[in-house]
Amino acid sequence: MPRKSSAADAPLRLDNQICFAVYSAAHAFNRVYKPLLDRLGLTYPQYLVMLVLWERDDVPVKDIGERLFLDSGTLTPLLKRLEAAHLVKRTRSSEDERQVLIALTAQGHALKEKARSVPQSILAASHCTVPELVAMKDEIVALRDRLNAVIGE
Amino acid sequence: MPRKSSAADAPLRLDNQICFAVYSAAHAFNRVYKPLLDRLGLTYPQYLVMLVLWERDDVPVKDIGERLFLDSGTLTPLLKRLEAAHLVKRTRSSEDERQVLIALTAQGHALKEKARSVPQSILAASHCTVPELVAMKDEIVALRDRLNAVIGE
DNA sequence: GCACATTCAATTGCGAACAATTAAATGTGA
DNA sequence: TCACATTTAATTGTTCGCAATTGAATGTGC
Repeated sequence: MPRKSSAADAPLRLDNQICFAVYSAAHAFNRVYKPLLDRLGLTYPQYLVMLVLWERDDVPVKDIGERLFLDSGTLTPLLKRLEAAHLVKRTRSSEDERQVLIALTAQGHALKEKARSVPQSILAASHCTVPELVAMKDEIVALRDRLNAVIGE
Repeated sequence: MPRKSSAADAPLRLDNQICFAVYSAAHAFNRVYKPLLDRLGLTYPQYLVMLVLWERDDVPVKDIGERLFLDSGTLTPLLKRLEAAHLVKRTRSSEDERQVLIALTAQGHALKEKARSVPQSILAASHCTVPELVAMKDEIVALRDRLNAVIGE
């Protein structure tokens, strides 16, 4: 017996899922970023870590993780790759030997200048105005924060 | 010389990146889905594939890939895991031997009933109304489609 | 009919992402 | 002080996600 589409199935239809909209948009962003970041020698998650470090240097792994919602299982190998690329240095904190502090190298600082053109390219690809993007961003962040609040409960 | 924060750095600040909003929201969704999908024995990408198949059965891998924006490098092993879990069957098409058709097993069909409670739980976790979520979804899909259009150019 | 291009899935290799565990350093209470 | 909990990275194992390649099947232009 062939199942016919029913109103009861609407909640399970792919195109009704906001999670899939977000999931597929994240992948679309990644694909747009790829050629831009290739020129910097970075992957997208590595770019995010560099954004954090360009704001503030010499921070423990944990701080980066809290900022990006990532744990050491993701960050440790990623940071080792950035170190291998001579963009960061990893040193144990002398005050607290548990912490590993991540500092930019000269190359890491210098890369910031090459990265300045990236946001502009993304803006162009989005075909949106800045106020539109800011409004969307704020909505998405608000949703994300509500979801993260549910996880902790 | 300590770098001080400047207006010129605004485009590179993490909190100004819509891509990071989307990226981190996708991960937040994943974490909310995880306990719900664990009960179904599915990962989130596997759940997406099942959503596609619950809409229409007996489709080639390529169709699933176009629907989810995923390629065979991702789907082939994922579908093999779904087959190992007795949720789908993979058979070469007789009309076109290049295609592999994915069909739901009885268990695969049955899982749909257990999945019906998932969207309701996600809605609750979002603390949004349905119209709000629909509006956000439509905006995000529109942005995604514009980004994907740029890639193909 | 035959060389050639195209399509489709599978494979390989690398980089995330995360759960779960481990180990070392630090903090706390009796 | 000393047993115990907590914090912090690192590690291991599984699953995505994608680029690049392979190989088989199909389509095409002459």
